[in-house]
Order: sequence, then C-alpha cells, then structure tokens
Amino acid sequence: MKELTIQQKKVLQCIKFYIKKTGFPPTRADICRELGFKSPNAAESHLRALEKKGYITIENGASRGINLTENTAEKSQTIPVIGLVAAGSPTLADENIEKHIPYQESLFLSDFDYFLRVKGLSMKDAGIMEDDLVAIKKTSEVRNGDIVVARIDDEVTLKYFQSSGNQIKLIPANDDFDEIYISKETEGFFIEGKSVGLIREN
Amino acid sequence: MKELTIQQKKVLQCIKFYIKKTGFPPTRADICRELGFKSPNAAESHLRALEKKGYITIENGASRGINLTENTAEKSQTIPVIGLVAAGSPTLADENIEKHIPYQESLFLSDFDYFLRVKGLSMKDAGIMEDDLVAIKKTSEVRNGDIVVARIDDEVTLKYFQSSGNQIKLIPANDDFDEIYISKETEGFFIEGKSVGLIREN
DNA sequence: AATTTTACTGAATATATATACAGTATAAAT
DNA sequence: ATTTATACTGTATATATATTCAGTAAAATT
Repeated sequence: MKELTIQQKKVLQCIKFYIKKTGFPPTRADICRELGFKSPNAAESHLRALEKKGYITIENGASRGINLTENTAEKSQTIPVIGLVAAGSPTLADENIEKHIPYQESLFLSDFDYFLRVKGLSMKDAGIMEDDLVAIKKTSEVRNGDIVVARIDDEVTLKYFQSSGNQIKLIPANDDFDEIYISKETEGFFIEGKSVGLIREN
Repeated sequence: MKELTIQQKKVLQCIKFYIKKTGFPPTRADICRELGFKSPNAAESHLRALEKKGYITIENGASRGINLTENTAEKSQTIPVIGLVAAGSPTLADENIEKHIPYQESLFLSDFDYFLRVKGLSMKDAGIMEDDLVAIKKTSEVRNGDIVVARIDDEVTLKYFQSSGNQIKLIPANDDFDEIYISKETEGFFIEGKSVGLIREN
C-alpha cells in the first residue's frame, strides 16, 4: 500500500479516533474542527487522497460515508493460550488450549498464532518469567538468537536458538539450566515456532 | 436492561449489520429501505425507543449519529504509551505520549491507565527489560512488593516498593543499581501508580 | 376503562453535509 | 522544465438527513 504523508496520517488517525469516540465517522467539518483546518475542502481533498491510496473508501453522496479499509481498521479477534507442559506439544488442539484472550492485530510488530503459558524460569535472564504469555509465530524459519519453541519428542521448551553447521544449540537464559546440543536430523526434534512478543498479566 | 420488542430487535440488528457492511451507521431512510418501512418516522420512533431503553445513544442533529452502547457492541479502545524519560513525569499530556495502541479491556486482570516504555535495566531480575511496555494503573495505594512508578522531583523510576513506618525503600531488581531510601513527607516525592501487566513487542 | 406503548403512513422543513469551484503556494515527480 | 501531488483558505449550493407535526390502529399496561 502506498505511503501516507504526515498530514494524511493525521487525518486517518483523526478518523479512527472519531469513530472510536462517537461510533460513527466524522464529517468534513468535524475533521476541520479536530485538526484546525478552516476550509472543509482541506478535509475533502485529504479524504480523496486517502481513498486514492486505498486506506479508506468513500460512499459518494452519503453523509459521514467514510469506511476504513480492512488493512486500515484493526480487527479484534481472540487467540488461544496454550499451556507449556513438560510432556505434550503446543498444538492448537482443543485439549491444550487454556483459554482464549482478545487481542488486536497490531498489538505486536509481527503477527502470531498463539500464546504460550511459560512454566519454570529457564529463560529468566531474557525477562521471561513464570506464567508469562509468550506470543508464538508458527514457523521453522528461525535465526540464531531467536527465542524458539523447540520440541524434542514429547518435551517442549522455550530456548535461545543457535545453529552452526549440522548442530543446533538450545541455550537457556538462566545459569541453573544446561544447554542442549542436538543434531538437525535427530528423530522427534522440531522447531515449532518463535517468540515475537510477550504479555504479563499480573 | 429493558427487554426489546421483536421489531426493536430487528431495527437494532439492522443497525449493527449496516455498520458492519458499510462502516458507518444508517440514516432513518436507510433503515426504512432495509426493513420495508414507508415513513422515516417509523425508523425515528424505533430509534428513540432503543435510545430510551439504553441500547443506543443518538447525537441530536448529527447525521447517522447513532452509537451502539457498550453493552450492545463491545468496543475496542486505544491506550497511550508514555516514554519513561529521566526528566519529566509520565503524565497524559500530549507531548509525553509516544503513540496509542489498541487494546481490549480484558487483556490484563486489572484495568490500567497507560503503558510506560521502560528505559534501562534496573528491573531486569523482575523480567522487565529495556523497551518493554509496563501497564500502569494510576493510584497512590500501593503495597509492599508492588512494582511502582515513583517520581522524585523530575525523575521517574520503576522500582519495587517497600515501606516501613515513615520510610520508603525503592528497590531495583538488578544488583548493579542502588536502593533508594526516602521519607514519605519528602518534597517532590510521589507514587504515580503501579504495574499491573507487561507487553513486550519484539 | 383509560392510558401508554408499539407500530406505522404521509407530508413538511430547517439544517447538516458533501461537494464543486476559484484561488494561493510549496514540494515532489516526470 | 513541466506536470502532478500536497496542503490549504474561502464561498457557494444542491441535497442528504434529522426531526417535527398530524394521523390511524392495535397491543400492552395501569
């Protein structure tokens, strides 16, 4: 999608805020009032620019006929929370789902698939504490230094990822825990995904 | 909340559907078209009934000025993110607001007023890292062990709170930092609020 | 039995609103 | 170098829209 100018961003923010506040979109005059414009045509032309760039649609002739595009409006959804149990993989199967919590798409910088409820303190020095919810993006494409969800047979752990050649090192962020060395081809070894965010509910 | 008649339910559903479809509320004429009424006053009086029963609010004089009540539509809101700068208190003044992020009411167990962007590692051992967003509830009622936002003159810090008698101890969660001892009556000392949650965006 | 609420039609109207037109000026793209 | 996009002010206007008033009629409430 085409980039917006600073003023266009302001107008778009203004529309979002107005809808949140009132429940319906602003008129040209409302936008002028909010942003200090003195002519309704200032708002009009910004709206047409936003329309042209695909951020909104405008129903011609309708009052307040502004509609935020799907990309523009943050949709609220629910996302599952999965318990990190010693035996049992974090799948999206019903029996593993602790609960669903609401979230906004743009909460984190990257999108993600589920929350993992952390047990234990093996990633303490990375600021990941017991009962934290780690946002996990399901992917096997991980890079050195990523915090990953690794499965070894039925055991699931959250660790730093470090690979060199054929060997993978899973490094805890806590001196009380040991590093795990494993070969890429090991039967039952699998990278479930990586951490892209965290929520602490206390 | 007072019960709705079948027709009133139809009108309410019509409004919800129209908003979902178009992004903005219907006019009286729109409702008539959708439900087959021949007079705009049919819609008008239904709207006033819905308003009277608390399902919607109507902004008088505004076109499409229909707003679904909180009970009627669960709205998502935005909450400000405030930078924790060495000099300058975390107020909700515009100049301190980094950005707004969307959130759902039930994201954390407690409600809160703003997010504080963490600078430095003074609370590292509590799992609070640089650039984390700490959810702050504005209150001066804090208990020993709470993580609080304390202001001393223009300096704002995030620390564990510990009080005994008239003396307050502000304890970092990092051995590299020193504890702060202060009297309750100290001029310029103030508890801004306490941490009730955390978000890490990486 | 009397009153209020619901559920409309139909007509009228003040005003809220989108939108076009005429300008000015600067920045960006071709 | 010329065109296009950005970023407005200011005026004007057709029409989209809320809203009031006058009725009719059945159902629910008091």
